[in-house]
Amino acid sequence: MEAFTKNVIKIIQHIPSGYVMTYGQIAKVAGKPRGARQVVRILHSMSGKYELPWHRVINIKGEIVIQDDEGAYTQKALLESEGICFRGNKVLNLEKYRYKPDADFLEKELQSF
DNA sequence: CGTCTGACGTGGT
DNA sequence: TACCACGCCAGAC
Repeated sequence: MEAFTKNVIKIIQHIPSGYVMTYGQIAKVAGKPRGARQVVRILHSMSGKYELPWHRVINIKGEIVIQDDEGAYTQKALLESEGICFRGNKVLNLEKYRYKPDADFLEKELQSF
């Protein structure tokens, strides 16, 4: 498996309850500043094979953008249960809930390439 | 091979 | 704030 893919999985698993990250932010931290769409792809292919808090990943506007209605409802419910408030499908105070991995984690857990 | 497609992001209006 | 056009890039076909 590619280093980038491993990094993405580790980063998502590292997001604490009650926090979120954006697709682009994860891609950047994992080593591909323009890899947001790859993060999307990885989520699609891996969400069933690993224990991933996929619901904590949203777009840069703070919106839930899942196509499937039931999936979107599930994601919103999970985030609300962790204390995050919404207006429609949009997270309020995205910057307040945005998780920023610390340098120590990045250095020890992620593969550089 | 070329083309199309996204659970995206940025910049312009 | 909202919408649009465009850049992006790996898979599917």
